[in-house]
Amino acid sequence: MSVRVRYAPSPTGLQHIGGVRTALFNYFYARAKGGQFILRIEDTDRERYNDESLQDLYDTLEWLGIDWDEGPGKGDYGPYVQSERFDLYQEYARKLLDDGKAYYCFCTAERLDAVREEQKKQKSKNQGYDRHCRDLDPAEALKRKEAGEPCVIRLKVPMEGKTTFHDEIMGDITRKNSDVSPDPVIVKTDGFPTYHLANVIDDHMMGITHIMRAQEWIPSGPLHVLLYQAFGWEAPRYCHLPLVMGKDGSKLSKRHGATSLRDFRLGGYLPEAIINYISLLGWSFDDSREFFSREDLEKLFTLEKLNKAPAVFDYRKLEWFNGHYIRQRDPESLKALLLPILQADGVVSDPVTDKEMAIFDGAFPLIRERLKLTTQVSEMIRFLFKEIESYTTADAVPKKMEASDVPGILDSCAALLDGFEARSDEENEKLFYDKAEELGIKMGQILQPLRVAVTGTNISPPLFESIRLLGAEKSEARIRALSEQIAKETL
RNA sequence: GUCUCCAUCGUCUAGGGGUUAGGACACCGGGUUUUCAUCCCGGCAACGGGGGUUCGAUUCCCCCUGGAGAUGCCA
Repeated sequence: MSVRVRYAPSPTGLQHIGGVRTALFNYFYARAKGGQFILRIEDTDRERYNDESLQDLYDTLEWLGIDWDEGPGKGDYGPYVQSERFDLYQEYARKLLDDGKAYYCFCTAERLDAVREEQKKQKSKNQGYDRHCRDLDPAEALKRKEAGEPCVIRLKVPMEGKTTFHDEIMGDITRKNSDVSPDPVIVKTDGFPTYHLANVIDDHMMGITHIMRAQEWIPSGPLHVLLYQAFGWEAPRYCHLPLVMGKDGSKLSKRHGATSLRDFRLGGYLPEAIINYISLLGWSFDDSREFFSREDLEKLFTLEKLNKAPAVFDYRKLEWFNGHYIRQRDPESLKALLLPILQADGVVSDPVTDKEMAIFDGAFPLIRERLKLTTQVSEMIRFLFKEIESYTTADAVPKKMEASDVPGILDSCAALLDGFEARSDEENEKLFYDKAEELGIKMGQILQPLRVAVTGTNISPPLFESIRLLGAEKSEARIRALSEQIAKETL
């Protein structure tokens, strides 16, 4: 039988690392096995649902290059949006009711709160619903419901015995039925199913063969198996993925830093870096390989190499991958990524002028090696397009020298700018080297103030190329300006 | 509290009854270099504890400890 897996997010927030990891693994597994990857929208929580989250889901999958074989608007098992399957859930809930495997519950939120409160106070071993309505006469309950009394439907979880399910990573997991959540709600007051019901019905109806989801779902595994049994269906295979944690060891969340894919996208990360890094969170290939393209993973992904232990998300390693993939990009595609950033930051105009484009083209090879995030481009080459707003003069003072030494160096260098562009880099280098010797200082000591003058900072792309791109005339003006400023300050 | 799961360098991980316990990030040195970065070389650094089983356990079993997750009319 062909593998059918799904990613079933609920559009109640932005797509985050954990969800995307689940999506990716399901997708890779489907591809590696020649099966189907299904996208299903679980929008049964009408209160938290919002359109932007749904749009964000589509944007994210598109950005990552993940397409689905079946999903909204595509495939034969639809609809793939749970809110459009409302009647189906009603039908199956009724079936459970008729079979005496579920019951109406009229308990109010207030009563439930009170029960919980009391259990907490008494440190009772039994937590959760007290099964108050479990033994209501079904005919009587139906009458109350039809009279309009608000109610939910709860599953009758067996009070004895135990339930086992097999997990591809963890092995068999067994739980006493008395430890399973006592009679969870399967249909809410508003008539919508809860996750448990909708999920089980859909996975069965859509012919899902493997459920790959995060380990936080392990506790509801037995519950779901009980539901399959109640319907007389065979449960799919389970595969619970290790959780993604933050630095402090708790489940990754906003307080650990960026977690939404939108943050990463806007923050200058490349999809190939994200995919590569995320795929190594709880999965490995062998003892040394670390670079994987999406295409590689579509071939190589296996359940066997999945890990059990949770993984801490390391922003620094992601950044390292990102730098690697920036350098890996072909020049034209990288430029196409960088230009809009420069425009958005007001470094170049929109549309870009020919002159700006020429400078950008010249600067490109210099910054390519230096970028870790695409968004760093503006800061890195702003000095080529905009005047320097202010100098931090201390940056211009080389080690073991005084600020008062600097204007002299700058002035004698300014003189060398004459004819700079006509000379080769080697010739210029020799010229500055000789000047340094003449002044009795090191090359570095001469170049540092110069660098600050021309680029505005002592960390910059290579100086001579920068001068060439900026133009010798402008460079000289900046050198003289800084010289004057320091001279004034050291008076 | 209860239930369940997990446990190799700081982090991601490989490995598995006998290994100098391997790789990567980070960090620290060194080289290339006009700064930074890239690149190259080198270094630091781990089997949580206690019992078994065994000729031999980091590896298998048990206990402890630690961590996490779940305990919702959220998924």
